[in-house]
Amino acid sequence: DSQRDIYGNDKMKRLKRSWSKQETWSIATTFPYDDGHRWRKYGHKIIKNAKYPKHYYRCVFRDKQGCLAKKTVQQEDSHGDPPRFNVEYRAPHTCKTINVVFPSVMESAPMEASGHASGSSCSLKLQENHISPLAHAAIEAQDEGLWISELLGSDMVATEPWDLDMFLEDDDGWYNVP
DNA sequence: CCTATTTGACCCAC
DNA sequence: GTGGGTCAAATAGG
Repeated sequence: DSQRDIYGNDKMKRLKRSWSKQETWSIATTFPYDDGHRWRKYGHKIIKNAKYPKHYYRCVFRDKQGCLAKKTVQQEDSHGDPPRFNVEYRAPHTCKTINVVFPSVMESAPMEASGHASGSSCSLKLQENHISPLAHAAIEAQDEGLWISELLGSDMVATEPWDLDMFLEDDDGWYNVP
């Protein structure tokens, strides 16, 4: 009974709710780039009719700040020499780490993955993706005539002020702006 | 030791 | 029942 608390809860239904189109967006990369957020993997799944499994990530600060941002990464079936990854984001970050750590995109680019093909088209594509997920969401939202608070539509955004001391207590200072 | 990932079980919608 | 998304115990790594 007490253990069923986890699954019987309606909290689960909130997580399982279908996301509207405006809350999700997807991009394609030639390799899993660093978008400047801290992600924690929580699962992977073999997708039907797909050659490669789908990996599920969530924001590290879900417990501490209630940041509901998630992303999934899946390598596309049609891979030549440069393998393509489809990255799908859900819900912009509400944690305080937005735009703090800037993405060093090419830093961890494995040469072995793409062999010779880590050339101009690769970096060009990645520069497109240099934009942060939140900014990307905001742009799409403005296109629709909405704003982030309307996207989430709840009190999530209204209760933004997080306690900075609490935040620094757990993470010894990767929160630093140059 | 503590934190992050792996991994099978589990849940829900169809 | 199947397929896709999530949880949490075990495991790996600093």
